[in-house]
Amino acid sequence: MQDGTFSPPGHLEETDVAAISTRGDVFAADCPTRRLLDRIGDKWSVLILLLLGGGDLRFSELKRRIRGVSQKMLSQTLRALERDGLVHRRVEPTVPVTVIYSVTPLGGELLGALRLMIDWAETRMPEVAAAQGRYDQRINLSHSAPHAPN
Amino acid sequence: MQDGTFSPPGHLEETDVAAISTRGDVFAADCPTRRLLDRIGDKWSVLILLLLGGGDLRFSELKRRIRGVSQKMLSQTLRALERDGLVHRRVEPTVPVTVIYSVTPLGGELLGALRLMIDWAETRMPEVAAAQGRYDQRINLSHSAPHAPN
DNA sequence: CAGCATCCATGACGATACTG
DNA sequence: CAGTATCGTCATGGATGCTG
Repeated sequence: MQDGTFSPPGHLEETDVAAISTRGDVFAADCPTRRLLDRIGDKWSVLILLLLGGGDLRFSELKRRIRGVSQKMLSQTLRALERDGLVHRRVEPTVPVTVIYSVTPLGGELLGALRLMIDWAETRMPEVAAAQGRYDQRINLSHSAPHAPN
Repeated sequence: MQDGTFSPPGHLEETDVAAISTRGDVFAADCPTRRLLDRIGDKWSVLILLLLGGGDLRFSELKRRIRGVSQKMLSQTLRALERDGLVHRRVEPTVPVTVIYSVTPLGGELLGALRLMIDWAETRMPEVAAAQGRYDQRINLSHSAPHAPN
């Protein structure tokens, strides 16, 4: 999702990485995992999917609800999601036009998987924050007392 | 995860977005979801977690298996994962040193959630690719025949 | 209302060189 | 072996202005 245009394939170096998980080849040849992350790993995709998961919304509604998103990024991200078949765009021929965005069945599937990750984030981020605190503490200590702890 | 240093809090605009999913507030105040995505949405974190999920590995092993990663990014990403408490770093005092990376219990939890998403990617990415093809087709058609379809 | 086009700042990432 | 430091590049994404 670069600025404006779409990248056809994108570069991807060979990651050998065979037989990682309990199943067969996890990303093997062209690594679908990386492809997916390139898509939904951006700043707004998951937020939009999540929001649309709660019901269809219009462009301006989305813009209002996801405060902080520029309409450039909203538009751009929606287009990418539409292109990927995760979000459907329906144009109501009113005047001025009304555009309704909804999650496709395919997008709904992904959303289901994402929600597990999101739930984990909700419950476990405090522990992550705590771990960060401990880490930074250790770093600071080892920096302020490099040789003699006096 | 910027270049070298760590960002303390990072800017985040208020996303109102209350009561999206079936549960309570999904990202509300400081949006743990975005925090998580900022962490694992990068180019290598998930790959590393996945790889370590298959067993503990040394730095050079990781570097070998994830072909395409620079040792700067590998080191940087591992440090971020360690700081977040998702990966553990154990130093074997041999000579020269041996460093073993492993997934922590917390990281293992996340990995479980991630695998669902990864499995979805593995099985559904072909459909995403197909959707992309259809979309691009539509675009090209509407560009080459703007007014009169002859 | 629902966008697209353009400009520009930041920062993610890769390449390279050096270290305990 | 397992890193750190520095530099350059290019993409991500915000701000602004215009359109059907």
